Amino acid sequence: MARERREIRRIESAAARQVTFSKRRRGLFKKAEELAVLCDADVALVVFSSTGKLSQFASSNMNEIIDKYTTHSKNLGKTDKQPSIDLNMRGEELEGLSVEELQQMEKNLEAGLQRVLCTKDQQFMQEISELQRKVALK
Amino acid sequence: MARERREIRRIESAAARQVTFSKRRRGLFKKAEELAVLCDADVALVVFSSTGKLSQFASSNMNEIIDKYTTHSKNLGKTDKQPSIDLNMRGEELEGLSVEELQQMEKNLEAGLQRVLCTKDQQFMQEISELQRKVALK
DNA sequence: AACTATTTATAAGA
DNA sequence: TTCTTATAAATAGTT
Repeated sequence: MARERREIRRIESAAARQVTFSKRRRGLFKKAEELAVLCDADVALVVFSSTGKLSQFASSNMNEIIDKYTTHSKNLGKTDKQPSIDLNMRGEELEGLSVEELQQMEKNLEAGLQRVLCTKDQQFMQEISELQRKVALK
Repeated sequence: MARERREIRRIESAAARQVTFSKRRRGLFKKAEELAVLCDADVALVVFSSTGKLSQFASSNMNEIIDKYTTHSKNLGKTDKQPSIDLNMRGEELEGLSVEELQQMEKNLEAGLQRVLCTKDQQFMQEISELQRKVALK
């Protein structure tokens, strides 16, 4: 995309390949971050150069995104244990909502997450108490 | 990059965000594939839209790349057992930092929180296992 | 989805 | 690797 158009196939010269890699990698990572920011998307990008060097970008936490990806590609459409909020809602259904409604929804979701974390901890601790009581009775 | 320059921050209008997402996602995936082909690189790209829809590209096998990434970053992450950020820092001390430094710090903190939550769960579960073993010996 | 004025990315050269 | 610059490609706003 410059002085001349370049055909998209493997660059044979190792030196030229390295130069193009540096330039295009930079561009790709910039675009990845821009997409994440502009469109509020979660983006993960992993690149190994032909010499094996790793570069990475993640808009949030790389491991979280990988987990999300793994889960997502396993579950191609199963809904067990319905949460009280319908997480199956799709973008098209959100688009008619006002900013206020979306903010309220965001608050509800955050509150929901907080309840999940609290409840999980409480259940862990309750289970531990119960077990400790049993051990004490030995 | 068009009629007007667009600032790189979250697009508020959901409709406009969706349009830009479609256009830029396409461009990003194209660039990812071009980098892989031209430079013989191994590239994995995972994108979740703000509505949760998954798109992916992998120049070879996605799971292989993820494995390769995981192995690679484990080896690099050995210094990560100590929290790398001084959590005693105060607001006044943050004021001299650039936006880039603050964004990196935000990412580090989010990653740190994730590690704390994971580790906490693991410890809870380990404690429960231990207690269950003791109870079984009664 | 298509158009087009602009901005951005980048190939080649230094 | 970095800078320069001519040109190709991407894309923001419009239709």
